[in-house]
Parts: sequence; structure tokens; C-alpha cells
Amino acid sequence: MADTATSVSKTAAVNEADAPTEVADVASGGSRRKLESRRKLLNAAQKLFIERGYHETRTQDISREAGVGHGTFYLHFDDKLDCFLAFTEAASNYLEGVLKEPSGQDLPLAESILEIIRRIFTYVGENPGLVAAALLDIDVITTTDSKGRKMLVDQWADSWAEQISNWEERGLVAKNLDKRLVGYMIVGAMKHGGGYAFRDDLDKERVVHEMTRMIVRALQAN
Amino acid sequence: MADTATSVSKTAAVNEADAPTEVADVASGGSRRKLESRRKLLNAAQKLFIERGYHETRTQDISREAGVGHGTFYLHFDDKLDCFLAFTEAASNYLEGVLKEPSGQDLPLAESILEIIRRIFTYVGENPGLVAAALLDIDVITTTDSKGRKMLVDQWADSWAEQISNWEERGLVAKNLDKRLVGYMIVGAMKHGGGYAFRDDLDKERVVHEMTRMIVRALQAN
Amino acid sequence: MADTATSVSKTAAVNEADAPTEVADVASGGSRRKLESRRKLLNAAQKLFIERGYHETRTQDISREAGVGHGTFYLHFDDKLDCFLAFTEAASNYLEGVLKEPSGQDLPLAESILEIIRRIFTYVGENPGLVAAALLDIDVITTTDSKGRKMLVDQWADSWAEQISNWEERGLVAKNLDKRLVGYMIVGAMKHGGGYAFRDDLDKERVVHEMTRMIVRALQAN
Amino acid sequence: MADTATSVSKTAAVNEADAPTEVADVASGGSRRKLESRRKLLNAAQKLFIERGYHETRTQDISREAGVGHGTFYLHFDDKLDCFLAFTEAASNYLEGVLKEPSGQDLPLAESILEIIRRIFTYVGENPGLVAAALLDIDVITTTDSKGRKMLVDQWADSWAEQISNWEERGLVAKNLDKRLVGYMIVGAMKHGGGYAFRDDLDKERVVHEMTRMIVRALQAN
DNA sequence: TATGAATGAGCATTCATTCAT
DNA sequence: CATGAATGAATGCTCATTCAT
Repeated sequence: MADTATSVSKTAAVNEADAPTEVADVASGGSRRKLESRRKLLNAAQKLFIERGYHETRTQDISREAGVGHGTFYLHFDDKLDCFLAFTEAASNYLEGVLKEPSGQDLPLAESILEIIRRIFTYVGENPGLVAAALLDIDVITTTDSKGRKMLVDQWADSWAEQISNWEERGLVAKNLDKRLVGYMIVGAMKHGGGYAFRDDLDKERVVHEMTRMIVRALQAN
Repeated sequence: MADTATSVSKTAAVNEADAPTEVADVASGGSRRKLESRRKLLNAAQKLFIERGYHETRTQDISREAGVGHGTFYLHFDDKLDCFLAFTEAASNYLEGVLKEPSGQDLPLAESILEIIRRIFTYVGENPGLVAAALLDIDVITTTDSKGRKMLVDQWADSWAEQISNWEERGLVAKNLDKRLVGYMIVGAMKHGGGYAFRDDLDKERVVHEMTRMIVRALQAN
Repeated sequence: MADTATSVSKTAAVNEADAPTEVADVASGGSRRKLESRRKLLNAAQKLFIERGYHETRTQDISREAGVGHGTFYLHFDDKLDCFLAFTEAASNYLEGVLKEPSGQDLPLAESILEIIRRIFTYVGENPGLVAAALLDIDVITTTDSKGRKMLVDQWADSWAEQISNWEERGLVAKNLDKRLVGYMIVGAMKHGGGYAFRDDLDKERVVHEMTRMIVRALQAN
Repeated sequence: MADTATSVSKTAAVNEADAPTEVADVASGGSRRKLESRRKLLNAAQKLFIERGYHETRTQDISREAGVGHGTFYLHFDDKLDCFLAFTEAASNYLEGVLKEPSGQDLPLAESILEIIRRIFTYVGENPGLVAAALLDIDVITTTDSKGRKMLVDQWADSWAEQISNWEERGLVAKNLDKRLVGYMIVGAMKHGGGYAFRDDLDKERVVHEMTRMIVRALQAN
């Protein structure tokens, strides 16, 4: 009776029960069914957004791919963007996590960043296209939309800014940087650099190292 | 009276009035009229793409804004993307130019880059939103579309790659960089960093310097 | 404790709370629960149909407003129209009653009609919007629908026709009237006149008198 | 060359070029074509709104029935209601006209009203269902909608109110009537009475006379 | 009985593109 | 060259109704 958990698809965990607010034990009857639908939808959304991009994906396609009725889509999402953002959320959460728990507390900067970037690339590798899609199409909508929804780019830039503050306090990076600006620059660099590496199928390890080296240098004090 | 026409998309001034000086040489009667329409359309396109983005701009709006019949639009552009690319071209040309003629031949790297970035920001400042729009919405379409049209991001990344090769030969930057990758990273950094700076109205001079410093460091050998 | 239930749609009070007195006679356990649901639904329906009209009211809204599951709606009504008609019934019954028992048997016509109209307006006043809504939206569906359901307008016109026959026999109104036609005319006049009076918040007493006067005159022999 | 006129479908003139604002002589090229489309659309709308009512008529059906592309519909009307109102306009105009030019200036009231009602019935007879449809479905939308569009019922009640004022000045009707209220009552009476007469195919002449008699009496002073 | 998740036909509306004039 | 009316496939979203639990 206790802890039925049902923590659906874990692992690289894209669309797992998205932060089961209510401690998620039972998920009795209908609730379980609903969760199941949502998961299907999210999986389908992931697949299609990645393959085709935001504008080229129809809400109907998502429903069909998910194998549920089209009405069901709107049972779970307010609108198309809401679905996109939900799809994005997993990536967002992971990416944020990667930055928040800088592996070893006292690693030198270079190693921290290497670790971060390697993790990101691993994640990206395991969730092919996810990040690329999540980051790319996002521009479609002006950074923050009318309903105040924040795009992944912005969320991630914030995370970087925070992490850089962190490093600054520990004297690892140059002082007086505009962290936000730097955050955006790094996100942009990784997004476009990563996108290119992905498309042209560059050697991952090399890319990871090259990116790391550049970012480390860029951040250094001297 | 002499020296007419052809000035469409030439220098910093993208589609500016270009004072339809008079009759004159190259352009035959009809051709001049055609050029005039195209110019109007491009001006309108620029305005709208910048204000609203690619997807939020209708071809009809462009025609209306330009004050020409809607059919005229398709007299000058194959399709909507063609128009977007034409609008983008001015920026592309300028941006490429900025990178190709690194002001003084023998400036130290830092100064070259400062110069480049300053020029870009000046250009951006003079053509508000142009670059932002040109770079941003582009993601919408997967980098290179079915007709093989290349997006500004890619063009520009290429330009940087070339310039970096250049610097490498002169021993100004680290060796063995994957120039393309670095090109994309810089473009991404500038795009997102610049976008943020623009939106939050940061102090231009400061941004220019911070960006420069970061890029210079990132490229340096040691 | 005696005399319970069944009071749904009985008198002036349409779906009022009807103080679920206690257990008691007729209604078996389950039945009482069912009645309770139905009452909630009818109250919600009344509120919403009046506030928004037929087409602007969703069956889902009714269920939610009633605080019952949406499935429950279809446990009590065949379809949306069925619910609308049930809501309408109370008004219908009352209206019919008003016409059937012309208070004093031997009042002069003018007083009978005054009485009728006053009662109607009182009823309407006590059930704000009820009649208006019940009468108005009805047109939406062609007078008598495929399932042979009769709209309030028609029912009421019939009642008037009957009553006019009555008066005719007693020599109070002109002879040879097409009673049905007259019935419809009166209903129409009251519906639109009443609707206007309601919307513009005219003085009730004055409206009652003016309507009475007009209808009395219209019916008189000479 | 002068006066090309093309005064389309005249007669009981439902959808004729709807008040050709610009004196409508030429209607050169495209303009003529556009007018033609609009007429087709309006004719189709009339047919369908009458046959099926507002809610049961799809904008697509109208386009198909008109033999034009569906997009064309929105070239001529802002939305579905706009189309309905346009369809209604002809009736509105005619009805208003009937009331505004009370044939002989000095006819006795009974004859004026007889004339009015006869005209209306003739019009209705010649445009089967038009008025019925125009008046009926209208309730669907709360009298005056969000865009401030006024329904036929209200327009017509206004016209009657005006005409009654007129008669009052000439001492033909009772004094101190609330003309608006009376206007609505008459419209309601005619709408529902007429609807009934129409549905049950009553003898027109008899209905006209009976209605006239009732209205005349209702309005008289004594 | 009650529930609410699921359904899918249906709908108003948009917009890139074509083409007769 | 220019025009703008016409087009219709496409799309996001709704909602009355069903049904498994």
C-alpha cells in the first residue's frame, strides 16, 4: 500500500512523471490512466519536436503518434506551446541540475567545466536531439511569451550566471564579469557549437575538450 | 546624377531610400520601377521581420506595409523565405565584410577583435534589431533548407572560421582549433549575448569590451 | 418529515434547495441521492443558461458548477437539450398554471389579464432571468425538434389560446379570433417586451399596466 | 461607357449590391468580380441561414453553396456573425423603409397599419423565410454583441417606436405610451404570430387582417 | 450511482501562393 | 510590371457524449 511509486520511465528520464507534486504514491485508477496518457503524449511530442521542429509539428500529429484521441491532447496541455514547454522541462531540469551540483566541490575550474560539459554531452547523446530541439526552436517565441512563460535558453543562461557567481566567490574566474551576459554567451556558444557538432557528427570527445578549453579560458581572470 | 542605382544591399545602410536619383545608366526604364518596388518590399520586410519575427509576419502584411499589390511580392521573391533571406543579405554582407577586412593588418588579436565587435555593435545599433532578427528567427528553419539555402548563422560561422584560420597562420591564436566549431561558438555567443544585451539595454561599450575580452581569451594559445 | 421530496419543479420555486428534509417515504436510499444530484444539476443549469444562454453554456460547465462528475450529467439527462427543457419546465408549469386558474372566475377581462401579467412579472422577478432565458434561447432550436420536443414558447401559446377560448365563451373578448395566432402574438409581445423591460430595468408596475392595457384592448370585441 | 450599373438581383432585392456607397457606376475589373462573389456568398448565406438557422449553418457550407473558395468568405466578411448581419440587412432595410414611409400621409391609423402589415407579409411571402430566419436566430446572440452589433429585432423595435411617436403627434394613438416597449411588443407579436402563421400555412389575408385589428386596437387611445 | 478520462468529428479562421485582368 | 481577388489545404482548439473503473 505504501509507496507504489510508479516512477515511470526513469533513466535519462525525459518525461518522467514531471515532479509528482503530490508525493505521488498511489495514482489510483483514473489518475494512473491520466498519467499514462500524459507520458505517451510527451514521448510523442519529444519525438516530433525533435524530428521536425516546433512549427512543423502539428498537435494532431502528436496525438496520433501518442495513440490517443486528439481531444486528449488538450486534456493535458493548455495549448501547443504548453506542450512544448513541458517537453522542454526535462532537459531544463537536467541541465540545471548539472550546473547546480558542481561535481567535486573543490575541483579546479577546468575540471569542473569539463565535467559539466561532458555530462551535458552525455545527456545530449542519450537523448538525441532533445537539447538541440529544445534550444533551437525556442527562438520562435520571443524569449518570454505573453503568458510569462520562460524559454529554456533563458532558464539555462540564468543557471550559468549563478554558477559563475559561485566560481567568482571562490576566486576561480575573473571578477566583475556581467554573469548574465556571460551566461547567455556560453549558452549561445554551446547551442550553436553543439548543433554544428551534432549535425556534422564531429568526434564528441574532441568537441567536449575544445569547448571546455575555450570556456575555461574565456572565464579566466588574467 | 551620375553614379546611380545598384546600391541595394551594399553598405551599412540596408534598404535605405537611396534617393532614386534620376533616370540614368544601367537600369532601363521598367527595371528602375521594378527596383523601386523591391526596395519598398525589402524595407517593409525589414521592419516587420524585426518587429514581429518570421512566423508572425505575413506576406500580405509586407505588401501592404510596402504599399504595393500583394501579387507584386511574388514578382520579386520566390517565396516568403526568399524574402527573408534577401532581407538578411544586407546584414550578412556587412558582417562578412567586417570579418574579411580586419582593419589594420597587423593589429594584435585583442584589438582586431575589439574592432570587429565594435563595428558589429555599431552596425547593430544603427540598424536596430536587424541582426537580432536576422539571426534569431533563422533557427526556425533547419539550418539549411530543402532548396539548399544557407542561413545567416551558418554563413557567419564560416566567415569567422576563415578569419580564425587567418589569425592562426599569423600565430595569433591557438593552433589546432576546429575553426568551424569555434566559429559557431562565437556566433552563438554573440547572438545570445547580444540579444540579451539588447533586450535589457545594457551599456554598449561595456558589452563590447566584455565580449571582446572573453573571445580573445578563448582563442588564445595558452 | 411527512410530505417529502418530489417537489422538484413544482411551484414558483424552481430548483430551490428544498431542504433535503430527511429520509422518509417514496424515495429509496439511492433514489434520494439521485434526486440530490439532479437538483444540483438543475440549479447549475438554471444559473448558467440564464447567465450565458443555451449555446454559451457547456455541459461540462453545468457539471462543474453543480459540483458533480461530468458523467453524472448524462445519468440524469439524455442530452443537453433535455437538460434545458427540464430547466424550462418549472417556468412552463408555473406559466401554464397562471393562465389556467384565472384567479377570480368572474373578474372583468382587464382585471384577469392584469392579474395574470402581474403574477408573471412577480414570478419573473423572483426567478430573475428564468423566463427570459427560457423563452429566448428556445428559438435556437426549430420550435419542435426531431425528438418531438415542444418548446416553451409553443406550450405557452397554447395555454393562452385555451384561455382566450374561455374568455370568448364568456363573451369577454372578440369573436372569431384565431386563438392560436393571438396566443403566439401575446407570447411574442410579452417575451420581447419583457426582455426589453428587463434589460433596461424599466419600472415593473408601469410595464405591467401598459402591457395589460394593450393586451386587453387588442382582445376586445369592438 | 457611362452607367454600367450592373444593379444585380433587384426585385424584392435581398442582396443587391448593398447600398453601393460609391454611386456604383463602373465596378471596373476586379471590383466587379468582388461584388459578384459577395452576392453569391450572400445568396448562399440567405438560403442556408433560412433553411438551417444560424448555428446549423457552417461557413464552409456557405462558401460551397456559393461556389467560391472558402477563403473568399473571409475576404468579404469579418466573421460568421458579420455575414449573418449582412444577410439580415436587406430585411432590415426593407422593414425600416416600410415603417418610415407610411404610404398616405393622412390615412387613418387602421389603414396605415393594415398597409404596413400587408407590405411586410408580401415581402415575407416573396422572400420566404427571410424575415423569419433573420428574426428568429437572432436571439442566439445577446441582443447587442461585444462588437456593438445590433440585431434586427432591436433595430426594428426602434423603427416602430419612431413611427408610434409619429402617430402620437398626430393624435392617432394613445398618449404616454412607452414607445420602445410597445415597439418591442409589436415586433414580438409579429415575429411569433408570423412564425406560427407561416409554419401552419394560415391564410395570409386573414392573418394580415387579424394582426392589424389587434395592433390597431392595442394602440388606440380609449 | 458516480466519476472523470477519453474521444474525435467538427469548426471558424488563417495565409502562402496563384492568376486573370 | 502590377494588381488584388480568389483559393483551399491546413491548423489549433472545442465540446457533447461515451465508458471503464
